[in-house]
Amino acid sequence: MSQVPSPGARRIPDATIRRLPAYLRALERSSLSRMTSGELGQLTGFSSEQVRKDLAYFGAFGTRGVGYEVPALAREIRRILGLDREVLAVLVGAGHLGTALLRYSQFSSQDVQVAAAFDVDPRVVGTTIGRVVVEPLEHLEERVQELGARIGIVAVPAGAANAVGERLTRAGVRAILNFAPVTICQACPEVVVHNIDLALELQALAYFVTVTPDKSLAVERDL
Amino acid sequence: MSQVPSPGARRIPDATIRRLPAYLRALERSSLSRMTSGELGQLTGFSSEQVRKDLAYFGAFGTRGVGYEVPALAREIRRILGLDREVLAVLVGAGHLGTALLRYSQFSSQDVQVAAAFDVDPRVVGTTIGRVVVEPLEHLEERVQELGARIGIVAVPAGAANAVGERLTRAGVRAILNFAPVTICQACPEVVVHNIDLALELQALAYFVTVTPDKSLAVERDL
DNA sequence: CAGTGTGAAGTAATTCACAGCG
DNA sequence: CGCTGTGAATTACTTCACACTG
Repeated sequence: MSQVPSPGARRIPDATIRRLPAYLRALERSSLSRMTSGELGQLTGFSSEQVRKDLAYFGAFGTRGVGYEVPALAREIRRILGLDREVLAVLVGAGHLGTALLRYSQFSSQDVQVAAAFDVDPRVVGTTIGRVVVEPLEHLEERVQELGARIGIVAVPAGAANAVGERLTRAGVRAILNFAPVTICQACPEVVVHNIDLALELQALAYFVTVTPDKSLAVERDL
Repeated sequence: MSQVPSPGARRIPDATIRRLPAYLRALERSSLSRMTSGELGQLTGFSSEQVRKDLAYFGAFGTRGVGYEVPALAREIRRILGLDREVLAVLVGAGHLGTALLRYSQFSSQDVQVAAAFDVDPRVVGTTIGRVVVEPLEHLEERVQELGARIGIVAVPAGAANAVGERLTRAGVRAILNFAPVTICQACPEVVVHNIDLALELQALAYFVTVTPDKSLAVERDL
């Protein structure tokens, strides 16, 4: 549903792309020099076949009978995800959630750097949160272009989210992580939007606590 | 993958459950008294057939040729999700992220109430964040049982997350929303774990900004 | 006759099963 | 021999197409 079925290159399942960062993290944390698909699956919660199939979409990185070289595979995954180049993001909305994201060191890693933050509130503009100084919202377009930022993070109230999404898109952002509880950029086919909707997530969990009164085999699921 | 294939009741796709809260929100926000599946789909970003099929798993709530009664359908969905009863959650970890979640009013709605919060840091224990007073971590089991809380929210550092997850599970929680960047409760089949991993989400977006240099039709996707 | 409800068809993702290779 | 890589089988999910009904 996501990529053009361009001839030549096989289309990569979306689900595969979402698992790659988990594999990468497990590899980076490991002190082993080699790992089998079974071990990598164990660490990430996926089956060994799943791991092998995901990786096989991009090439043959393993050694039969042995497994995968940890540093080499990590490098490959970083390349596949585009993390071998610098990837810059900007965050809009330095409220409670935006502030928490900026302070969460894991979030702005060396892989994807949150390089600027914006807010409308003059009381937070100018303050330093994490590694960035909050700038006024008017600077958004100028700074996105200046930085060459390709990812936008929307952490503004619902009413402002769509306008912010469209401004980010027009400024050149190609992907948006949206925390606002509304659909944004419905009319922007050139940008990929992933939504993280915390309230919806909680409500979905309510279903599982009511519907699972017996010992039915419950399951771990991501995102 | 989620429910026991119990005879009689058709198994509900997991994807359906995750869309129901979005439908519910759209219905609750609307001032219309009736809505068609097309309108509801427009508001939530899904197709009309998808909406109809999702709802049809649980019964025939619409009127042919007309659509759905908004308040009645909202009530049905709330019942399906188990939101017609009080659903209580507890949050563990009142750091930056936990604090942001507690202050985010949408997160603790009348539907799912975050009724208690815990932390190890004596400096935050006793402070009021949002509507709750932060309690010492030792109170966790006692308070979960006392409240009858069935959902746990894990917002502690990676190193502490698995232990917290297991304590929540042993205390009686049936579902966990995990924000820690680690796999938790692998050995707890009786609890449903949903993971929200902010860093992985950003890394996955990196793929879409590199792989979409042409005007391939990009797509909005949830969670 | 407009829009629901639903089998059937189609598509996507996962799991199986095993050949192939180091 | 063990583990990878991969077609084939299976399962899950979505879209189509249309009968049905208020």
